[in-house]
Amino acid sequence: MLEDRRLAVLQAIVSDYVATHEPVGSKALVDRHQLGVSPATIRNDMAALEEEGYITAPHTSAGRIPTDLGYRMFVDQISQVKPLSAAERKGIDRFLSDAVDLDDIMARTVRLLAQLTKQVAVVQYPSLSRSQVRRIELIPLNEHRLMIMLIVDSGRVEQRIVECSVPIDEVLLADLRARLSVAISDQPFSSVPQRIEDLEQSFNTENRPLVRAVIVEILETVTAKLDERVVLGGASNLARYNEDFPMTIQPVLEALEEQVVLLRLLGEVGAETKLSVRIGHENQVEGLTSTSIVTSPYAKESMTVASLGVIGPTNMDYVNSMSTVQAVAQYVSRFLSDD
Amino acid sequence: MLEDRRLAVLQAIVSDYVATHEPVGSKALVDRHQLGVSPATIRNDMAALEEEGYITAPHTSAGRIPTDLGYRMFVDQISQVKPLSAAERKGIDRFLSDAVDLDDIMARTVRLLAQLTKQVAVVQYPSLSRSQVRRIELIPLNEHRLMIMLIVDSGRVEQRIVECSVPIDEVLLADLRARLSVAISDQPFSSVPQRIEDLEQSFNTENRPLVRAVIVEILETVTAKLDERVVLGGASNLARYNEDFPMTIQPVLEALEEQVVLLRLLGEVGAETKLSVRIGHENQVEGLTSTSIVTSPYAKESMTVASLGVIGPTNMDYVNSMSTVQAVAQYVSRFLSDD
DNA sequence: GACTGGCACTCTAAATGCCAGAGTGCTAGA
DNA sequence: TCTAGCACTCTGGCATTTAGAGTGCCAGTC
Repeated sequence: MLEDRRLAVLQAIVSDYVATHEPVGSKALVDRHQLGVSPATIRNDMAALEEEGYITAPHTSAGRIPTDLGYRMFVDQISQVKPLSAAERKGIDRFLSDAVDLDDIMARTVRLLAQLTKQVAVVQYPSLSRSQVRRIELIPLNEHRLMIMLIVDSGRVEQRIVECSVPIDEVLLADLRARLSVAISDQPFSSVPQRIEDLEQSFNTENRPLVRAVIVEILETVTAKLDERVVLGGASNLARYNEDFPMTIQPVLEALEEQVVLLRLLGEVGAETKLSVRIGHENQVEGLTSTSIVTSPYAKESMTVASLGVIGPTNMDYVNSMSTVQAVAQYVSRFLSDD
Repeated sequence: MLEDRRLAVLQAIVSDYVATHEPVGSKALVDRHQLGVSPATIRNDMAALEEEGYITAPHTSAGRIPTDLGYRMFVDQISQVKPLSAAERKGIDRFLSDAVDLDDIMARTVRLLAQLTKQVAVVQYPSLSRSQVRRIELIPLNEHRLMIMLIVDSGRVEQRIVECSVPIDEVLLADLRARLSVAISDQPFSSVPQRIEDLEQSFNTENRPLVRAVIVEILETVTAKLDERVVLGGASNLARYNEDFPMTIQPVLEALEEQVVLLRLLGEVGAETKLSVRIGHENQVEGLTSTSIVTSPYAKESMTVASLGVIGPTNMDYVNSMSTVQAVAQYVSRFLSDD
């Protein structure tokens, strides 16, 4: 009973603080919520909650604000995320269905997330490491230059250019393409290295330089983690929170410009299959310790291929962010799979 | 003589203000510059300059700050941009030469600009409208789906996917590809529409739906201005100027997120062949009236293909920004042309 | 006629002191 | 176990003061 009320108090504090962004006091709490007890009682509960580390007081005579731990408790309590309204779902659907290609889907998704959550949105391109090669093309651009094109099942297209000193022989090229195609078509990226490593041997010595060059480029493309792409949107929403957040937004912006950092944020959660929330110090990335990150993986044909999510201040509206991220992830998954 | 000194005073004011970001007074001016006259004299000049609209006083007892007009005069006076140091040039060279493909060049360029100028950088992808088609490929992905791939001389690759109700016939496809190739290879984008509009007629009625679908997609790709791409970087530099710039950075961030706006900024200057500076209200884009924009076109093989530049507060370091933008544009041009 | 030194004047930014209000912790009582 | 009341603390806002920076103008000098 007592435990129950304490929890209710914590939830009330979090939701009030998230709404107003101002420390919330015992009186305001009983006014706005039906707790059925007096402010004084609440104060006792608050003292206990503070003792346990769920809330803290900026100074003696201010209200309380939740700590990272408090937020954590709050989100853990949200067992079931509230579903979006029909109108919202329809909006998402309409917005995404106009997309013409993968780039467009990604761009639209990030805008959508940013708009709906009024937060910074991040969307990772379908990961190559979890994709399959659908097709490979070798396109001669001129006598000494060749474009390798890997078409990936997720819709991504990776290109690389190879220079070669000797003029390119069309017949050789066709042969090489055919063998590469047999070797790696419809195979997962992760298996590509073994599948092509010995290919060079089956060609004449004179042709090997070209073959080797092509293979090297393919290997690079396949293994380069760097190539994992991320799109970012809604950075202006950071400025919106400037008032309550006198803390500099510069480190946050800086962190967000580092692809590597973003990938880590999205990637760490990759293994998990569910909506994930990391709060304040829970994520160790420098510069983002006072932000929270809500992410969800999305899938193509039931295979998780990458993640998307939003980043905002720890006092964000978790309920809305979580439900939106989840819904958008579902819609993107559906779109990729239909497609 | 008198005119000469006034100009010197204006230049001194601008450069001091750019350095300190604080209103500059007559005394500080004679201290920091060898003007050879007393503060009182400077005061007279300043009064005249204010009368003419080049500078203004925030309030009675502050120093003066340049107006947009003052900056304009200052910039126009810089006939010759100062060349970068050897170390800087080498840095640019090294940084760009590691690029593996066009995407990479663009990404590196934007980072470079942002780093060197400590400002927000914008780089436009080589414009399709000024490019030539180098090659076209039609790649069947499965029975009912076809990928069109336009390889552009600038290194860009545009892809579109076409769905078709009837199974795709390989022979037809090869034929179509061959004819398309003849029609548009090595032709400028702008001429593509006329060149393929009648192509449909030369096919059997039964095959026309597919042919038409392909042609429609190509036309869309070629004409869609939307497809002009822009990359942005260094947004965190905006926050750096937050102090002197208590004005909200939100509208600026918002404007910068609109591709259309960015394209307009870069595009308007497209016709010009030189370094361009637009100051404060000179650019009419809402939200950017207190920022200045330094842009330069860059070229591939002496053909202007797109623009790049930086955006910052009107009190930016024009000398540095201008020389950096110019140098980077030159290097990018060289890289694209060598390549 | 152009420049300079001096002086009175104006305005801001920072420092100070003060007060009201919000919120707490604690204690005694229901 | 909850509540009411009270003394206490701290912040934020407001008015006041003050130092300093900078100006405009005028009379005098080269």
